[in-house]
Amino acid sequence: MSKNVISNSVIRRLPRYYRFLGDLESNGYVRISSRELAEKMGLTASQIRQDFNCFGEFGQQGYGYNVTGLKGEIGKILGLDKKTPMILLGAGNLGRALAAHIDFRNRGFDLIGIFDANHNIVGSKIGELTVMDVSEIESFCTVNKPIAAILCIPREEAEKEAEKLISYGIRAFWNFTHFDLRVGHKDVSVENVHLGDSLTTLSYAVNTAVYNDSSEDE
Amino acid sequence: MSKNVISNSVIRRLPRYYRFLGDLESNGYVRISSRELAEKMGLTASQIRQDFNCFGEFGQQGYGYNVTGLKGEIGKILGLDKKTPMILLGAGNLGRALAAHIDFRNRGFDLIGIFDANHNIVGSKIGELTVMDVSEIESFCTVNKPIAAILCIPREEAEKEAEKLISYGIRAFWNFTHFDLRVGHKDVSVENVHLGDSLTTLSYAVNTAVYNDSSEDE
DNA sequence: TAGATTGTTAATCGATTAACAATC
DNA sequence: TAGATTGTTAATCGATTAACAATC
Repeated sequence: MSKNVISNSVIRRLPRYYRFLGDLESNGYVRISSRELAEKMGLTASQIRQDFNCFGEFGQQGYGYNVTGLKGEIGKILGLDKKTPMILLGAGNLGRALAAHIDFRNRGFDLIGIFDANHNIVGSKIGELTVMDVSEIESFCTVNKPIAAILCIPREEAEKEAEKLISYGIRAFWNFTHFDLRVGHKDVSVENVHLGDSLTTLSYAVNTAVYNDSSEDE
Repeated sequence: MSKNVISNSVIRRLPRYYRFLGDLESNGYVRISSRELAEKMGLTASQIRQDFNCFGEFGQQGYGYNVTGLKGEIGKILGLDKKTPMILLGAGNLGRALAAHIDFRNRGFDLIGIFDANHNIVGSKIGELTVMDVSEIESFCTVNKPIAAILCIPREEAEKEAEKLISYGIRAFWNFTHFDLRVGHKDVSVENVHLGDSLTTLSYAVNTAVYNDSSEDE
């Protein structure tokens, strides 16, 4: 299976496919055609078939796609059958909300440790986890070997902290700092989330749009 | 000023320009060339000049761009000189985190009301605001005329609630529901944020990447 | 078999990059 | 004036859409 390099545009659509296929599944759909899925998602059937064909042949002529089967294939492509161990740095408002709100295990991760520098927070419980002091990170990583980290720490500390974490073995960052994290290391992945930028885009839309495009996000 | 329709790709880059220009300003930069800015942002100078020229001529040949001036222009384009009144629905973990964490006034909004259905939460304080009961939304809107709403409510309620809010005058949604909100109304803007999709993308990267692209998000 | 729908190739469209004359 | 850098046009690249033969 799989053509060599998958474009970013395709990759960004995969989680959305996965989400829609899960919904279809819960609604009792057994099969779906690219045309029908396109309608539901606001895409074209061509695009959907092109996207899937980056990875293999998941459909059947004259029939379409098996919903559960396709969902499984896309899940595998996304690595959702793995549970990459992940830690959270920064248990402030946002960090706590993410820890409580995100379904890590269905996104390919397992949250195994939470750290904060604030002594008022250290020791408190978030779900099943107890917040640890930042000074414990290194030994924790040595023992538990987390591969991914969520950064919910102040902007100023982000870059320095990221470098440290890389030296402890972290290979993926989900970065909520107001800072575009760019790591030199070729084998380290970064997903920068800029909630502020997202809201700013909405400001543009609300101040401009008379005709708002009904199309999907980016 | 301004060519007719601005492409989505350009619009999504504007908040990032604004952010970088703010940083440059705080670091004492007075002028910057497209080449230098491109280097800092990981773009090409051509693209930057093309982007800006969608809106007008902000630079000066042989000199470059005045940092403060350019930041001001982009801020105006983004509507950051306005303070669109905004309400928040759902004061759970995520809602509270956003209320506390986001600098609304520097993003073109003003958070003026928070609502929840949970009686244990209603009446509690978040920053300067007291959480109100959802039943009060309509009268609140009649009096205070908010234009935008953040949705941090359960997925099932999102679509129904959005329709109601539109009838109360809401024209923009920042949607954190696990649901692609699509409203029929042409003059209503929606910014769907899917934190789960973002994390899923990181799962793909971490399970695939040996060579991770050092390029910027999307 | 006939109808449906895929996988895939070719055509189109849009976005990015390169180049350069204009001009500060 | 000479050097720098813009604004803008032209060239390239990539992504989306259309079309259709293959086949279930």
